[in-house]
Amino acid sequence: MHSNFLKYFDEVARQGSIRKAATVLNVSSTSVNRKILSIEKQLGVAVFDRTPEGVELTGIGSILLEHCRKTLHDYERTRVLIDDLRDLRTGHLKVETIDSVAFGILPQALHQFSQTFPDISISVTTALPDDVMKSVAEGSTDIGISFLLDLHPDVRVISEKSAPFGIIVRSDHPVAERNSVTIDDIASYRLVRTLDARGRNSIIDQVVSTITSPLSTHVFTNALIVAKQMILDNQGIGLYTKIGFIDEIEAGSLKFIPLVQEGLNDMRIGLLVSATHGIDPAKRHLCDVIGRALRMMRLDS
Amino acid sequence: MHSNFLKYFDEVARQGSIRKAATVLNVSSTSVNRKILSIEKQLGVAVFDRTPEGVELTGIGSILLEHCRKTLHDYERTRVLIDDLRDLRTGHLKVETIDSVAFGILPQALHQFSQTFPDISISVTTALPDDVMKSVAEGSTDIGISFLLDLHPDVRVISEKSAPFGIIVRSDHPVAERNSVTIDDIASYRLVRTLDARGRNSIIDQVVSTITSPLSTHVFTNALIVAKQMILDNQGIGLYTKIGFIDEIEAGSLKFIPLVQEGLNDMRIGLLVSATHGIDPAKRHLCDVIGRALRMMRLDS
DNA sequence: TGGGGTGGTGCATTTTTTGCACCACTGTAG
DNA sequence: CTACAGTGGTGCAAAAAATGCACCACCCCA
Repeated sequence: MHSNFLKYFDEVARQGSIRKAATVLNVSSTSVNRKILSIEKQLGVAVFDRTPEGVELTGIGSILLEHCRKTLHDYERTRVLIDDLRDLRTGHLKVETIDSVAFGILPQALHQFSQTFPDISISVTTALPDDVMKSVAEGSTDIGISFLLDLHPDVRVISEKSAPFGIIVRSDHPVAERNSVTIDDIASYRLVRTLDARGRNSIIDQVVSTITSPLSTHVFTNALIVAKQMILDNQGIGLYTKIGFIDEIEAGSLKFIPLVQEGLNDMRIGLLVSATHGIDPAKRHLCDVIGRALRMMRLDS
Repeated sequence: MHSNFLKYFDEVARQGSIRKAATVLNVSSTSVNRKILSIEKQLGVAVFDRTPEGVELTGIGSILLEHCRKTLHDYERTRVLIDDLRDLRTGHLKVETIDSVAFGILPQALHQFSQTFPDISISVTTALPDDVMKSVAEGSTDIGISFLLDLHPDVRVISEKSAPFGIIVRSDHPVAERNSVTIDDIASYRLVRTLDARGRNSIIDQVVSTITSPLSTHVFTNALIVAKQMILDNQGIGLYTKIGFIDEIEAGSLKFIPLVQEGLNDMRIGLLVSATHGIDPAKRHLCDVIGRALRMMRLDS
């Protein structure tokens, strides 16, 4: 697959001698020597200084070596991944997430994943932040996506992303043109909020217990998709992170305005796995894919 | 240098057809086809699904493709760097820095640089943050390292690093065991401070103009190395970022305790170049090397 | 049903790689 | 001063790999 020059070059640099390297590599020194000469001719510059005792890297040589080692190393990793995939291609993964993430980002990530592991089925359920944390901790869920509030000791955070809260409003709303708002600024507007089925408080109340102004809530719902419709219908404004509304914001129908409020603007979303259970290749890859999708987003403005 | 499989594979994936790719690559389809078959045999798994219209990547194929593209891209970059180096290998670079950076991190970075550009001489001078900024702006210095206080419009920040201020004390000092301190906590201890030769105020006074408690200074010096000796001699405690004391802290003779003080714990150190002057390969590389060394450091605890 | 598209293959040719034997050079031990 | 054991570099011939032509089997679509 890769030219054997990579290995040759690496070994010569390691040994400081063409002949010694050739011995280690089980080939004739002629072959190694000529490969190096050929590359030097190709580059138009020496990669080794010749000394009576052998060879030593030039400055340019070490740059090239860095590239070669990086390539070899990356190939090694890729190769292992492929080998694992070849053998291990069936199974099932459970993902539990806060509902906002289930829109936009997750479908895209799952699509990418299922191209690599077409025979691994995936289940996605939405839950409240604490419940996500709990089911990951007890091992009933493979991968969790949740706010990083109270970290459970049995949970490991694979990757995290800052996701400040802000106001979600229609583009023609009076506050849509502002760069930031405070809780006080929005006190006069009606709020659309999501609560879970059992009617417990939302994450916002957990963080901001003593709110300056009482917020008047107009619509309660247990599904983000309903909240979204309500906001689009001008039934009120939302108090969320940007992540569940990416599509509408990009399309221009909704706007996100950062909120200046201690505790809500340094919120973080994390990718969670059990600290006590192992990570097989498929799980690893799903984490990679979701993590990458998370990192790609701009959630702060 | 690299096997042509990389290009073949990349192009076939791009075109979705072996024959089309072969045309683009100016080789026979036989050759391309056989290379791919050979790799698939080597990996023991298909990288393309064959359809009546051509080929399309399998999951494993896209993983391999990612590796190949990464390799090709990195090679391209390496190649450009080498070509530049071959031609342009003499010259001089001026570096101006705040004194704390001149210890530990800079020597190491310069050593690495001079291995790549052995014939480029470097001068390093230390100066106050504002002076560094000024000489970079007016072009008399190629690369500056300084606190990011008042950004000059002609200065470009190549990379930056959070460097909060804290207390530097001997390991056996009373406050050495604390996790953090406030200005008030240290008001009773004598301070060792650095001032420039002309006796102007240090950076600390610029930021914290209204200090809660007047700090009693015991030793003034214009060289950080003197301050370091004074602290080691128990003549007082220091108020600095961690960066100039890395060696002693790792050796255990000094300790760094973060300071809780608005304006001083969100200080940032930046790598500065002129926004109006060009960046040649050597300068680029020196920036890379210093920037990498900067990022490697843990300055917050 | 035929024509144009696809990937795959047997065979001959060309190109590249490899290894042996040998050269030129250097530092060192006798 | 010489002999020797290292080093990298090279001419030549054998071995191996890559390439291209001509052709096959297959599929889709007019």
